[in-house]
Amino acid sequence: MTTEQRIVEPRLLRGFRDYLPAQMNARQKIIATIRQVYERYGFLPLDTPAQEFRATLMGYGEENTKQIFSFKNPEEEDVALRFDLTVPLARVVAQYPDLPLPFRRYQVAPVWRADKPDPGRFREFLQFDLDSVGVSSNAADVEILCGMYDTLRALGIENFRVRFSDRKVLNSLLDYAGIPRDMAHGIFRVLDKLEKVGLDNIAAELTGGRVDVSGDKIPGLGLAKTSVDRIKEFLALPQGKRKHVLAGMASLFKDVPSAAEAVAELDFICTSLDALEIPDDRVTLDLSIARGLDYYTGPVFEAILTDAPEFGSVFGGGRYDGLVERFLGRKIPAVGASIGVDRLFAAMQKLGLVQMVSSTAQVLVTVMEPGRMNDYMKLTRRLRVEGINTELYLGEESGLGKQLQYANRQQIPVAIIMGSDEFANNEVTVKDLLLGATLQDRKKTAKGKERDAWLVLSRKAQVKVPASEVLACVREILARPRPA
RNA sequence: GCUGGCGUAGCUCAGUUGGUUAGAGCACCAGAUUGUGGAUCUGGGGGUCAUAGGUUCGAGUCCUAUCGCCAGUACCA
Repeated sequence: MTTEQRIVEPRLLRGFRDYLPAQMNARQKIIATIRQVYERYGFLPLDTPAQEFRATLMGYGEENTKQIFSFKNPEEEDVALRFDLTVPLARVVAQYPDLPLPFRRYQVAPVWRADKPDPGRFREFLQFDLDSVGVSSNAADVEILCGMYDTLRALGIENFRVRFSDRKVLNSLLDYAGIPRDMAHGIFRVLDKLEKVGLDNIAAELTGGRVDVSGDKIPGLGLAKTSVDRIKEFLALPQGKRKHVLAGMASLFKDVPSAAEAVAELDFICTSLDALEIPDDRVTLDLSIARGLDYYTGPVFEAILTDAPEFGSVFGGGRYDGLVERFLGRKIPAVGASIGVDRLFAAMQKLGLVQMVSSTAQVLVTVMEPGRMNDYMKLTRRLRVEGINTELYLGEESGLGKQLQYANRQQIPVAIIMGSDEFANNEVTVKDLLLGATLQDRKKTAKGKERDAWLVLSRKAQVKVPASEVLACVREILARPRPA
């Protein structure tokens, strides 16, 4: 068998991605920022296994089995990869009765879903969840909303909108419009598309159906005109300040008995958000959002980046008071939200909000005389012991130019040079590559004596110091102010 | 899943009504510069034209299937 026949094509499964170091550095920074916010709120870390018994993950009959990666383990048990972090959380709460409630935890971990990949949508993706279990007060919901707001701010995102509503609002709408509750699923699905397709198309889908731009037929739900008119009334409610929106809804639903609860819950949340001075334009009451069709029982939330709406919700959640009951037999209220880290990352990348850094090293020790490798190693170790991230050049290429080019490409800010001159005088040359880069432009026109002048100038970015002073010199350069 | 579009160098693409040896830019490598990195110049490597079959004297170009990607739609606890 020849080598060529034996080669396995390197490729990825659809919906799965590699994260190369530059992206990984950026992603880890995002994760660290989010974690910082959640710990500021006092949420506790938790981790659970990637695999669970299939039965654990399957709460609501068979309808969603096809989205779950499932298989048999060596013991022939039915197992599956978790598709979110909420169900495992419910399992944990039920399994460890000694956990003090309220149990407020955060968890960052990959989840798997076997559905069709889309932009910003993958089969394996990282979720970052925060949840409060055991709190029925809407104060917990407020805290989640604040956490969403603070997180997006902390990530440096200027233009985002957190929207919230309440499942009970839409149920009241069904009552108001005289639609049976068992049509809820279909109705909510259509309403959820409001922003995407517009009011006219929504009305068409609620009644007779329509044909979309690609020529696909979308069947209608066959609602009566009176029902659709009432839904339109609802969708035409005033927007703007939270309290204003709430008042509009309360007025519209004043004769709907089921609406009282929704109004009370949302009033609590709006009052709290106002008291906390969370801006109305960033965290808005948007009665049209549906979300979590069978899952949520009360307030629901989602966040979008307004400059990249095509990525959809990057952060969503709500209250799910019924979930733990499946494992425990009694109700434990819970509310939480989840960041789709990979989707958020993809959206931020598209908006240029992600700074790629391809190195973790602050200093590259170059090697000019391979025969004195021990000296390079010793200096490298000295720097590392002092807490400076240091890489010793290990490449096969030996030229100094090659090594500096390597440092430049890796965005390593400082290079250390030791050749025969330095060894003879017990000195070390320390080079500021970022400052040096600003002088690079002059190099192209510099020739002859001009070149000498350029070299003199460039030495401002490069100093020769006694070996004993390397550390101080490196620290001084690393402390120099840099343009962001 | 369904409908449509697209697969040419690492990347972005050009390639006439089927007709010699398939091109460009960027990137990469080397030299100009034997101890100095983003510029410039010169040169260089790199392609089973997604895969498999078919039509034809002749296929990157036409047909069929498969795979992949993109858009819409469906689904999304």
